[in-house]
Amino acid sequence: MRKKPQQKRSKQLVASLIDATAACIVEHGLDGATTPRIAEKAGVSVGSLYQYFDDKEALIEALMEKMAQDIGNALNQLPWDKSPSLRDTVRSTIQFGFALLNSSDGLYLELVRNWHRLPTEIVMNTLQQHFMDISRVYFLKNYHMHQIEDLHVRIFIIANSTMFTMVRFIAQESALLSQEEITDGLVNMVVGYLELDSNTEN
Amino acid sequence: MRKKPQQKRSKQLVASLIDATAACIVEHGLDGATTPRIAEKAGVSVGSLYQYFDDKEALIEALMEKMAQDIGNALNQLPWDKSPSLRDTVRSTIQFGFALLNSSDGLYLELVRNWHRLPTEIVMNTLQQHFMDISRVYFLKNYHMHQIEDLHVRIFIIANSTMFTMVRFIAQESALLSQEEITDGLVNMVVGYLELDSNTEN
Amino acid sequence: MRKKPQQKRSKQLVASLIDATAACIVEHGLDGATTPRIAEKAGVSVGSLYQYFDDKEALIEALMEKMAQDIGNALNQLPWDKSPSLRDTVRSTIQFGFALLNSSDGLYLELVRNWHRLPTEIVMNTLQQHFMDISRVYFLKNYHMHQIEDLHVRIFIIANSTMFTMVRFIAQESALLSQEEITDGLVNMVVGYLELDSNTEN
Amino acid sequence: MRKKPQQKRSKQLVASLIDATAACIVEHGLDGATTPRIAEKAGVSVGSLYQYFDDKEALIEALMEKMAQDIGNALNQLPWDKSPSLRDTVRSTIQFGFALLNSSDGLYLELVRNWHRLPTEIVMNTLQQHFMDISRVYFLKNYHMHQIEDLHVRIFIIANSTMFTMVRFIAQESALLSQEEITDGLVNMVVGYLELDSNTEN
DNA sequence: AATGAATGAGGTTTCATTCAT
DNA sequence: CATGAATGAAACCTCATTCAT
Repeated sequence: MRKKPQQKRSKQLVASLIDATAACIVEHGLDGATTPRIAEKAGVSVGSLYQYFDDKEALIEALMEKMAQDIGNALNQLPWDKSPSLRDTVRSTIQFGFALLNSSDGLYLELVRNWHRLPTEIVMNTLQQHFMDISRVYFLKNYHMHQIEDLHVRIFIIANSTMFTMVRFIAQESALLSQEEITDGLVNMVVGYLELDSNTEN
Repeated sequence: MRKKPQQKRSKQLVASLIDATAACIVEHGLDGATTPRIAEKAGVSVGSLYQYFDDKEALIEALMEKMAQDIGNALNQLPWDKSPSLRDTVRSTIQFGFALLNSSDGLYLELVRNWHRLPTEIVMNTLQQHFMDISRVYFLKNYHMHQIEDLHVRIFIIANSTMFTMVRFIAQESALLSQEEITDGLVNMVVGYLELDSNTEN
Repeated sequence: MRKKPQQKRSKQLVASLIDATAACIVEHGLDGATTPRIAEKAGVSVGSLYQYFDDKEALIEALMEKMAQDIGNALNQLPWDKSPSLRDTVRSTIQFGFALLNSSDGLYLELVRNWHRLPTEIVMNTLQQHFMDISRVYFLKNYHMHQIEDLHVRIFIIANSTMFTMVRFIAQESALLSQEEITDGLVNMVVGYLELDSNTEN
Repeated sequence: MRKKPQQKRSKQLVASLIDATAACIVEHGLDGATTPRIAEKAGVSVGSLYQYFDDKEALIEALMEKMAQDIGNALNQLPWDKSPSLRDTVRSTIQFGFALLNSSDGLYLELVRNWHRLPTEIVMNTLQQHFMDISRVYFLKNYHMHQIEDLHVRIFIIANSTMFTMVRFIAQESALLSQEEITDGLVNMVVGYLELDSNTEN
């Protein structure tokens, strides 16, 4: 960020620029989110945009950071404490994922679709860290297992598998598959995989 | 496609344009594959390109079609007939996937990364159809199950999960995960999921 | 140059773009020679400019090369062969320099003024090489000296001294000095310096 | 200048803005010395800059004036009074010039490089006046010549010749010429020229 | 007086597409 | 049919200057 916002107004502008970026992505897609459009949507001139962000890239990064925070917050709101079954936990998480992808007029959907062109490490780290944490707690509490050896591998696989499968499902629009079916399928797959004893199979 | 090439020369031209497209994507990335560059690489003028393809889009579509065919062919070369275990079959398929993604100097990797910006239905359908077929045969032969009710759901989930997990793995480059670990993990997950009795769990 | 001009028309365009650059520099100064203006003056679109030149920089470089050639040609037209005195040779060269700087509506003047922001090596090399050659010939013929030890130093000093003094004279516009006075002074200085025996003084 | 600073604080501000300008030129080059950067470096707001200077131009002018003063002062510090030989005087002056150009982290070098884009009359006048003065004194004292007719021409030529030759030497960086060689050459040329009897040659 | 957020014209560059030859 | 020169809208970004606070 080129200039640290020192006045209230500045902070608002920074926020509104990030929001405008999100809005443009929703409205015109990632490639259609051009600096002139973003500035216009935020109600300022292009120059102002560049007072607060070095780059278009920096703007996008800020959006990703905001996303990571929002997602982190939302995840923490979920009722993990009630210690439900693994199955239920996984199901709620997936449902949460679907809700997220369908929220904000498809903003998250478009962002995940363009995953590799975006600085997504921040978000991915947030997600993986979160899943690592609840997984560890879960296994400790319920199975008295202190550690699943390859937990990081499983989390990586599960996070990516579910995320992109959901995105692909939403994107394809055909009526051949229902969201319920996908959810059930993912739950089954994930639970099955997580409950595998890591020593049984090679 | 503006005109169906009916003469030998035309077909060669079309093919070489598609190849040039692939080469440009490999060399400069999807965004760097511009029409002038493609034409140059194919050794023809831009004008000629537009004689055979309405659009850049049409050109890309043709490339995707060719890819679908190539992948289909490659898949059919794999030795499904020897009826190995499910686990072995899945493992070979995933290894095949990794090989594919790493082949052609990263062409497939770049394409999968940009999945949603490309007309990928053709490829995805090919893949899903293929997996459907071998799965059906497999289950029939080995488990005497005539049909797994939700096979299409499972295939959809598995295909997307494995594909994008592999891509994400290749893309991230960190040494925290090895390709073997990912392969093993995916195999475990997929086999576990496929062997689930569809009536057991909801 | 991005594309080698293969047709007659292209070569003309390249030439006219270089000319337009010169014209813009004359009209608006080096900083005012913008790509839109150049394209417009050449009667083409900006796009065309970039078909033939990678960069604005490349365009400027082409102009400098043309200058170097023109100057080289002009220098070769001068009647060196008549073996006049050193003084006369120097005087004609300086007069030639003044003529050059005042020609083309001040193009050369503006270019020399912006010397350090331009890729002037080409031009400078041309000039220095030329002066080296005629100096060597001159001293050989007239003084039977095979080599003045520090000739390259002398040429460097003389070339820069005369060139920038002339430019500064033209630029300052005051009536306190006449071009004749400057010419005489430069001639005296240069001849005196060239005729110095390199071993006399340290 | 919009307003003459009559209070201490104002004078300090003006001075610090000028210093900041110099610092920015050193750090980012003449083109990189933007008004926001200058204001920031001076620790004030852009608005304040424009309270004390009408223009960026005015700011630069002020810098040039300060430079002229500084150079004048420095020149006056030099030990002209010890009446050494002309050769030694010239040599020290040129060495002084090199020292100046290499001082202040290259500030003077950058300014001389951009000579014609800057309001340099003030500086040039200072220099010429200075050289005129010491030359007159010198010739009077040593040669009992009351006046060299064309002294102003000689000074003009010498000042410009040496200054730009030195700058060009520093700028070119090639190892073909050493600073000593250039210094010796310039000394020889200048001394030779100054000692010329103005009536001998035409 | 001082601030610094805001401006916006204008700069360089790209690229899918057309059309005269 | 083939060519490739030409287009031009539109992208990103900069910076001297103003003006409401």
